Amino acid sequence: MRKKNQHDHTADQSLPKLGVRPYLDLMEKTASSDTNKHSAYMGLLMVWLSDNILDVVDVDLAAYNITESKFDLLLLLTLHEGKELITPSAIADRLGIRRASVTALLDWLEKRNWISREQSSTDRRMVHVRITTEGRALVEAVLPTFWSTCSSLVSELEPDEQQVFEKVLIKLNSVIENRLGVGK
Amino acid sequence: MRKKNQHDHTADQSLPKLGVRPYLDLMEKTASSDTNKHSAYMGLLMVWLSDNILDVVDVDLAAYNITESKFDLLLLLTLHEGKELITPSAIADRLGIRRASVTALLDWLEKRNWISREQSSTDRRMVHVRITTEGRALVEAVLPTFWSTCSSLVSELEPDEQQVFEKVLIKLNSVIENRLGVGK
DNA sequence: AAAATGAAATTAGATTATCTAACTACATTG
DNA sequence: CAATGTAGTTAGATAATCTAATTTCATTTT
Repeated sequence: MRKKNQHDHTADQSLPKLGVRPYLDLMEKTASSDTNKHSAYMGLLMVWLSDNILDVVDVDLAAYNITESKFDLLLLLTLHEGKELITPSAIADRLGIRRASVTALLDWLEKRNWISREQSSTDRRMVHVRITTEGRALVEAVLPTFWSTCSSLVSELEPDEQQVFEKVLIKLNSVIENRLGVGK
Repeated sequence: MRKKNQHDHTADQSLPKLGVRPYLDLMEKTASSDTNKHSAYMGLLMVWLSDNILDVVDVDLAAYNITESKFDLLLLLTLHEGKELITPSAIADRLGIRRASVTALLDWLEKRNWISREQSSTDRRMVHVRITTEGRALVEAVLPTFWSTCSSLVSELEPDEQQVFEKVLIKLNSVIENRLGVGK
């Protein structure tokens, strides 16, 4: 998990903030000659930003005692609700994790009564997973904050920046999803 | 940890890819009225992208049997090398985790001979942490790939997109670092 | 200077999110 | 109907975190 809870009453001595410079110097010395340094720099910024963004989301969800993976799963159930039979295998597939990991997530969610499992009557190996009324209530409680957090992430951008940024996000997402072989 | 190793020989039945639409519909119904929906949509894309970006980095580093957190720590040691006395407390502070967590990371790295600990002679409560020759060799082996991966993240963008994107990244990073109270 | 306070690191024990391998129950197929 | 394969779970592991307690020093206060 990526949890960062901050601050003991610590540390007299502390390390100065480095900023980006030393990373660039290091890159100068260690990047292969066929790597575009300016792109690499932007990539580095993106990695840092990604880390921070997920932290913000975690902090946000923590207030509801749920983590991103689990919330993701509830959202998935919400969105497929009524349309298709949702099994642990299908969930594993979609989330890109193993069935055993899904079992663990479901155990946790079921203990809190946010999902239910029911054996399929047509194929008794399979389990039908559903979000419960309580689960739905949780999702509905979380979503307004979640959307507002999402929105706050980009709210500082100027309209013209937003415009380009949207195109960029869509492009990068599609490139990277192909690369990883995933997709929401 | 965010590890996603993909694919059992699984799942006959599978869930259709949803794409962005159902999320937007849900947002319509569940976002607070003072949330800018278009920004929220972009924020959502950013969260997805962040997830994927960290996965790419993980996959990359996995080849060297090291994870992002641990590599981060080695990088930190590399960049402060010789300049300041690096203690577990200072590391905890910088990484935004507890001292106890740092102890665990250091134990792991020390076992592999990538860092060393030495008691400070001036204040015997403190420990001086240093990257070893082997540690440095590892970092040097990883970095070329790492930079090239960073670069590959944005390489599909057009020059004009890159230009705006860079400004955006810098802005977002600074906004979010203020918000979280962190910084590299 | 002895006692109290506080800081640095570690230890112990917990939780979350993963994994692999093995197992059980069932279904399909040859 | 025996063999093979699939769905889900269990068991046991690792990683990254946490809190609380403990140890060892250093500093401050009386």
